[in-house]
Amino acid sequence: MEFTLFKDKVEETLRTNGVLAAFLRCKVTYSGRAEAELDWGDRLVVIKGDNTLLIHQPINGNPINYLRPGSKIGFEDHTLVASNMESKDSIIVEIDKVYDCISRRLEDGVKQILAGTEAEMSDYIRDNPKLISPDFTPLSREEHTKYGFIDVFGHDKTGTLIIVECKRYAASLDAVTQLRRYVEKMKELRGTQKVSGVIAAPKITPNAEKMLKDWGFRFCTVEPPKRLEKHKKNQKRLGEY
Amino acid sequence: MEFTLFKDKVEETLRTNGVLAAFLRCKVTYSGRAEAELDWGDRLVVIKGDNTLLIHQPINGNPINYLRPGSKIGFEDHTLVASNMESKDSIIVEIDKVYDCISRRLEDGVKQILAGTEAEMSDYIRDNPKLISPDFTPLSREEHTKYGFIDVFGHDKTGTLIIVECKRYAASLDAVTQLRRYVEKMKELRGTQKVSGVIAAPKITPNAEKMLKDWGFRFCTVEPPKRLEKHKKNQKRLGEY
DNA sequence: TACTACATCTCGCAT
DNA sequence: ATGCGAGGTGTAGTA
Repeated sequence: MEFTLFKDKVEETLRTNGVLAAFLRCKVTYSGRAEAELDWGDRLVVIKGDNTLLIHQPINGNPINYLRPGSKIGFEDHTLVASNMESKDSIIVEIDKVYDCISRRLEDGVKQILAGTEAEMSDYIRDNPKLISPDFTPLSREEHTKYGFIDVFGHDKTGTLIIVECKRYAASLDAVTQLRRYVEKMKELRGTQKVSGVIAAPKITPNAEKMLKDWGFRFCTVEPPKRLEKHKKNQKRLGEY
Repeated sequence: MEFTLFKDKVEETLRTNGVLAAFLRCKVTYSGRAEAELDWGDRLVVIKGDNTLLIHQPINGNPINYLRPGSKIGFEDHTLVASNMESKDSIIVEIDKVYDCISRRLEDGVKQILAGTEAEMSDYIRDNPKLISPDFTPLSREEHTKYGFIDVFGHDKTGTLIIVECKRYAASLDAVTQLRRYVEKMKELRGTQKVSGVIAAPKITPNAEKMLKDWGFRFCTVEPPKRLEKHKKNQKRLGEY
């Protein structure tokens, strides 16, 4: 494809807040939060309606280079120059060949509905407190305190405060240190030693479990709700096992 | 564009490990680690050479839906069905219209050269130990120990061990808890209390600073270096493997 | 393969 | 604006 035609398409896309996808042979230089250089090769370059810039290599899920929404995008001869004020970074795309290019205004204001998050997991625990212990009484969940964001908070029948940290996957060292921070802050705040910590997750890594025990915390096996509900059906549709 | 032509293009792309980008009006259902549904709208759908699937709305940098590399991708009537064994999730794209589509084999085996990472920051500190204290002697950096991954490790002239945790941006509570874990493990391992912790970062959040002081650690203002030129030279010196 | 920590993380929420 | 934590986080490196 002619470079001038490509340039026109890009400029029209920018004017109309459309979306453009192009296959280019190019060289990319990034500068900002870090510095990066990507030598000549074939890539998929995408400009989106909010002036997001994405540069994808032919493999891997993530863009090899990108600028956030709200970037300034323009040309300097055969070079695409883009920069973002807010994130203080910029990308230069030197263009050797334009293989192909499509551009269009896309109409889509739909938001995705998502289920099976950690928030739902803490809901689930609040509604099923026996998962933690027979006498666990939840008081709050998803609470932003000065001392941290506590997933589920409550007490048992002896009045011991209980802080529950949920993880959707294997709880790691990080999860345990996080819990510890909350427990210590709570002890400090309430002036009591009667605060106990619980990790609720489908599993826990060995190191994390050791650390958990060292600090007198407890692990509680809880499966996050709504996982893999439809996945198996879809696999069948593909005729695949 | 005719749906059958689109289908042919997708199948050819999959056969040849090419890259395909298409503008579709579609509805997307995700199932796996969570469950998600995205109602009808116009999107950019990308299939990459390693069978990565990306679905982009016209705005925002990240794909609204995706499957990791190595997915199985196929059709069932007017529906694109994709599933990934490894990550145990799947996507269904019901297709109403195909607006436009490009597909091509892209040649690109180039790796990006990146500078200004946390690893380089720890190099920088090792090479400029006075940034930490006048008598800091580094012994190792980026060391994987049983007790954690320590950015820079050394001692001062009194023999006190020093653990340095680097952050490229403002150090947060997480950074401090991480440091604390390393310091405590080191004390336990060496059977000494003479272990001191240092956060090296351009800045630190107020809460993190308070916690740092509570624990007798120290903050050290260090700007992350941007050393692309040096990195390039080093790569050359290494002779490119 | 599992575990750990970084990331040009991104994103949303609360202060 | 900043702080804080989740994320369908992804990715690299190591045991």
